[in-house]
Amino acid sequence: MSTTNSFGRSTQSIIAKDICILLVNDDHVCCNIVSNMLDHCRYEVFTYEKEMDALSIILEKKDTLEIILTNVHRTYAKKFEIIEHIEKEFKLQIILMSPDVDDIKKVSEGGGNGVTVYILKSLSVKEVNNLWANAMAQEKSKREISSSSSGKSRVKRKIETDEENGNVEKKTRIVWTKEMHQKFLEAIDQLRNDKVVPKKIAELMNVPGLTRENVASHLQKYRMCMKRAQGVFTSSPYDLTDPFNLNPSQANSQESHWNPFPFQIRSRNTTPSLFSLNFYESRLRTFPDMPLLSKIQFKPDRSFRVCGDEKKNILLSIEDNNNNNNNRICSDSHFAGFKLANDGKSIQFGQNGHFDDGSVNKSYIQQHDFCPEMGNDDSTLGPERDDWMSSVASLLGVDDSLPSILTQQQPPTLSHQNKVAATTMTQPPPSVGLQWSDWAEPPGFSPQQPPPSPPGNEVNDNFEIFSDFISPGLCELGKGIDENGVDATGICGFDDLLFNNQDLT
DNA sequence: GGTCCAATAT
DNA sequence: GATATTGGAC
Repeated sequence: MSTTNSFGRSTQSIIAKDICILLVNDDHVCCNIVSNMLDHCRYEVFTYEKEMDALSIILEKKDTLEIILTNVHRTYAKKFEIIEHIEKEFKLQIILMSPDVDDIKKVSEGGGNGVTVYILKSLSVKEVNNLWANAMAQEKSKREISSSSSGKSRVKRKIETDEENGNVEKKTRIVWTKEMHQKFLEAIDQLRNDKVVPKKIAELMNVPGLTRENVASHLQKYRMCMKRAQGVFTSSPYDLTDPFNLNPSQANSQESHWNPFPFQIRSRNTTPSLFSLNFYESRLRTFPDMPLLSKIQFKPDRSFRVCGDEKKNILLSIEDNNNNNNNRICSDSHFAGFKLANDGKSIQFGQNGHFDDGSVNKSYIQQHDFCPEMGNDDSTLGPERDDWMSSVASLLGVDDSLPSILTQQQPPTLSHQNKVAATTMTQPPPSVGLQWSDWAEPPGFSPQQPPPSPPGNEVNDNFEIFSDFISPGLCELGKGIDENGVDATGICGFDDLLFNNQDLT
């Protein structure tokens, strides 16, 4: 070990009084920058010959070490062993750099093994300062005591020096990895009741080195993607009637007034489609209590209706295949719907209904990626994915030239619950993932007995779907008792509603 | 002066 | 195409 700032070695550790950055790097520009910082900040420098030596330094300095900074190129495998070890043992931030965006993508798609930030190209002085300041802040909150003022002022002084010198460095180009994007989405989700602005997102994400500008740029892309994704739902060749009530000739008509739907769309007379049931059947096969899904079938000519709202949510009524006597109101009816999810990159698909084993009213909800621009490619699903895509394409009435909107999926975060059981038993519903009740029980569905409001300030966004679809006056139609004498109030009134509105379609 | 946001540049 | 930068608006 040495205390000089000679940067001839390929791996070095830089340790300051308040913060320690382990630099595993042979990028000479980066080293020069850090060297420059050393001059200002009196770092101690530790060099070592082998990467395993870095581990011993970390072990020795684990109480002060904050950031691991390393290049990604060449010896991937070995470095990741170490990085993974560091992440598991010491819970340190790991920052990976590469001059090549493809390198970074390759690594991040491979899981990253605990890497928290990826940085393209060499570090700039500002970047290092950002990282440093961030680590300082974390360290400060960790200690929860003062005595950190000296370090903070030192960061400030450094930045001011840069500005005095007019040292305007080009910003490091960041790479939005899967993990960072996930944080981004979580931040947006947390802000759903608040104003979603770059600053707040950046704060919530709490990623070292990530600036408000970075987030603003990503947010801009996110919103564009969201807009495009929503447009897909209205670009289908369905017969749209008075979308958004923009037709002035109908704006004041009695019909459009009482019609609860902003618009209705009717399926074309295409060949009967199984929609995505092939997909679901294969997907749900691993869940033994769900075999009945295969008995639901769409028959586009008469047996299902598709409705949408101004938010481009789609709801379908489905008729049980074993009850296909006619098109009338049917207590065994099912429904399914899909909507653009809050993350802007997926759709939520749900269905529920009575099944002909007479026992339960089962509910399912799944979420699938469909906006590749904001997601990550998962093409491991093979034929299932194609089934899903083609069936949705068929439903939407678009052909195979369907834009790549429905080509991507993520492993299903599927949750399911037996609604009857959930209301009659004390056993709480599964807490993981989306709950069907989020989707299926709009407020005001039973006007006399409104469902309890969600705890805290949580908002059930899925309420919107059914409050859009079902007018308050018609909600009562959904009431019923199943053959076990259990109140089967659900969403089954939807068929009645469609039936009543049939002449409007 | 800070922030947002859409347009524009790289 | 993805991200950074710019410039007007608030």
